[in-house]
Amino acid sequence: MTREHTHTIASAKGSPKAHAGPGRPRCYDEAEVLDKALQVFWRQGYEATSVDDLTAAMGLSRSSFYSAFGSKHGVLIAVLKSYSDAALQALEHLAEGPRDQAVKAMLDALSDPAGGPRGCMLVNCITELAPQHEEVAELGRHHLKRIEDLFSRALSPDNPDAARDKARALAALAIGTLTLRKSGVPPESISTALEAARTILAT
Amino acid sequence: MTREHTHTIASAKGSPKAHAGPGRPRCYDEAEVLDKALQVFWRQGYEATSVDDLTAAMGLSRSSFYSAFGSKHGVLIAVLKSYSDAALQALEHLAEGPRDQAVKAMLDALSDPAGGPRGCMLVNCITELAPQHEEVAELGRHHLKRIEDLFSRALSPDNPDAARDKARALAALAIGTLTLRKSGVPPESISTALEAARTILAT
DNA sequence: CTATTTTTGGACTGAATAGTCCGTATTTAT
DNA sequence: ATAAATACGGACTATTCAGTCCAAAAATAG
Repeated sequence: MTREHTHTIASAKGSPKAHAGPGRPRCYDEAEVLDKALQVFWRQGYEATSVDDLTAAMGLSRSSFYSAFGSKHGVLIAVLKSYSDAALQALEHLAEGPRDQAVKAMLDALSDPAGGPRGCMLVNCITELAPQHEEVAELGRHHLKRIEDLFSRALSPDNPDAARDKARALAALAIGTLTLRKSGVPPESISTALEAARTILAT
Repeated sequence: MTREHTHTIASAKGSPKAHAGPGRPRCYDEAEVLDKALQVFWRQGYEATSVDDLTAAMGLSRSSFYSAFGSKHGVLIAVLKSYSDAALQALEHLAEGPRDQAVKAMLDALSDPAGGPRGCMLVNCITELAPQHEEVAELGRHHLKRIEDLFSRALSPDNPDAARDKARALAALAIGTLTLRKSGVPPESISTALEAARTILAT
């Protein structure tokens, strides 16, 4: 038994910012390098991205990379968590407005995400990885449930359960538009269709 | 100039069954091995599948594989074309029934495809590859357009263009359910939501 | 300053990758 | 039978892959 996986332990115990004792502090910003990693995964997908791609984009050496995230899979999970948090927070903000506007704003945000033609990072990863990586599936499930809840409450604030089916359909609708977009359907065609469906569905 | 890419030329000229002159005939069925390749790609995704995985599943030696399909990308395209043809043909058949039933049957078939939790092979490939592989994007665009047309004509047989937006929304809806399914949402939750949306959308 | 702890660069490893090549077997045409 | 053409098995190559390791640098605590 030499030394095995010391880094995974280090990165596993929550916030790596907990730093009191002696030792050299890391010379990079965690959120910043995670965003760089996100961009690469988002553009190329998980399997098509090599650790070299990641370290180059993040500006980290291999040892820093493995020390902080443990594995390629580890950095993906970290990226997905931060991405999901940010996306849900933005959606929650949009959901606060008056009913119709809230639904419209949420649909627009979901169907035309910050990633542009790259779609939604989480949906991409669900499609590519969920059947084989339970952790990704779990993250995706939670993310989608939250979106569904937001739609439910926007549609029917006093009795969200009554709008469950419609909310789920709206979520599916928005997610489906991402595939249209990726295959090259022009964005304006998508928004008119989305708007038509919304006026019918969000009664 | 030694010998370069003789195989791609061979496979490029349409049906490789055109075989008149001398020479040993291939000892495998093309449709059969393509289906084996489909299963592997469908389960694992494109990048996660190695040529060894493919040849093992297809029962071909490396040289037969490259002689027939030219590259990993080549066999993917062949698989996608045959998959798209078969799926569209099945959908066309479903679209022939009376309006409401046709829409319902098509939605059900799209949202619960033969692949089960693996979703739709074409949608998977669009998500994973379309932004980087124009040929896959083109195939996906065509496939989705055909689906949209089928919905349009089912909704409004005499003036399909009038139902364009609704048709596109229905297609997006069905495709979106695949992501829900992949992340683990139970199928019955999906079908009730789909049914609710259909009764509202397919007036 | 000294001791201690941590980060960092970069070399290294063994396995896996996509694709090539060649000798041989197998079939058809003459 | 013989020649021409194709399919096949499997070894081979050069590259890339994810992950490991170590020595040196850097920063803090006392």
